[in-house]
Amino acid sequence: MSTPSKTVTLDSRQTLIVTATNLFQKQGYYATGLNEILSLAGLPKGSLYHHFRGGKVDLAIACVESLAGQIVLHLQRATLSQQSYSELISQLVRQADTWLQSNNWSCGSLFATLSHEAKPEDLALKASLKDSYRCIQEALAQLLQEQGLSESKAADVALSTVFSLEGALSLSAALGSAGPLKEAETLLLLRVSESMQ
Amino acid sequence: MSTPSKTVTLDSRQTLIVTATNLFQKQGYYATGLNEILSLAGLPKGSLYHHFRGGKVDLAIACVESLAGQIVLHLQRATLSQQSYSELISQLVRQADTWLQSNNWSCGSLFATLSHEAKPEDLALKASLKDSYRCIQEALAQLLQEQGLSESKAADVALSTVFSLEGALSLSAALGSAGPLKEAETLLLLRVSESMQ
DNA sequence: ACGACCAGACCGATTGGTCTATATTTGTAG
DNA sequence: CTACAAATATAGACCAATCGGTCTGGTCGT
Repeated sequence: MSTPSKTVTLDSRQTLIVTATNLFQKQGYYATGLNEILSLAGLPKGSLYHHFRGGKVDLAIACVESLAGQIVLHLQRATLSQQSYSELISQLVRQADTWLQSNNWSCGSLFATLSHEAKPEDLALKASLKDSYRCIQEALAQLLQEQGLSESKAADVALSTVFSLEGALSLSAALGSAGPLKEAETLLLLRVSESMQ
Repeated sequence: MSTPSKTVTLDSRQTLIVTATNLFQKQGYYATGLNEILSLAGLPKGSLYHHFRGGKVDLAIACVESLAGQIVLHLQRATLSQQSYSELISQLVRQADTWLQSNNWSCGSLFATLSHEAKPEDLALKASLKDSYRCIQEALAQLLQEQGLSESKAADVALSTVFSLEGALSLSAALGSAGPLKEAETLLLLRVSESMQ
């Protein structure tokens, strides 16, 4: 339909991004070797360096941008469909919960992982992470403004949302319990209700 | 005084822990090679494997336990000196802020970094991280109970505190701004005031 | 002389990355 | 439609560098 019937297999560039993202989330950046990614993706090394001139770092940046794009799109759709902030948070927490559970609590946020592992000289990677966080925060702020919050309050709550969920996700994985995620939900609902009063 | 005057230099085991902790916080676990740690510590490889039979992972575990011990001690002293929760949070945020700033926003929480990089089969490391988080949460809960919160509410607020600060620290580093940390402060003050009403 | 500790040469394995060769697709002129 | 060149993409052998880790001596204090 949408694809003009090229081959049965997915675009190999996309395959690399997906498998790399999964591995990075489960083991981190440096713990994941190129060979591991390639064998899992069923592709040779030549393909990787064809699609990603800069090698591993380029691939990581593509992963970040891809994921950020998906999240922003999700938030924009939620805004358009007038989904309430509380619903959104509950939904995200639920999704994160089942995701962690079905992966034996052995995975984490791609952004957080790469942020922690990026060396000071990895400027491009750091820039793309910063940008991703900024875009996500902005999309969230938009949704909050749509619900009556002032621009500055929306920005604050959006920021709180991002770091709370990141932190809760990380801690839930480390503790092997959904506790932190659930706590983050109540924390954020309290925060937004106070901002809307 | 406390040390029975052996040599002028610090205990080499402690030196290894300190330098490794610093490097792990700045670059992560896998990005930090043993040679980097050793050359910075001014010690040969023999010393490392004398003090840490299990090699790199053992060293990382020692770093985690050492840092966790310091934090718990700090919290216990705060409890004994009847420091208020709000004061404590403000102080921690201020400390984290200056620490990040003086390191060009290029460092993160040791616990978060190792949590993200630990492979599923690194059981001992994961266990020590889990334990550290648990101990810190308990120490915080104790402080909160001392200020009138019920046991269950204290546990909840303590948990919120841990993941919020972790998340805010991570995001502040990534964005190169103290914004997330400041937001975490107001978020947590709101949370605790609601719990004490 | 005996453990505790320092010192570093050495090792196999693995890393990210390069390079050349081969398919496969695409664009275009006859 | 065919022919053929250019671009795109697959394929994997190969490489220097680095990894964590082992091993053997030596040097202390007691």
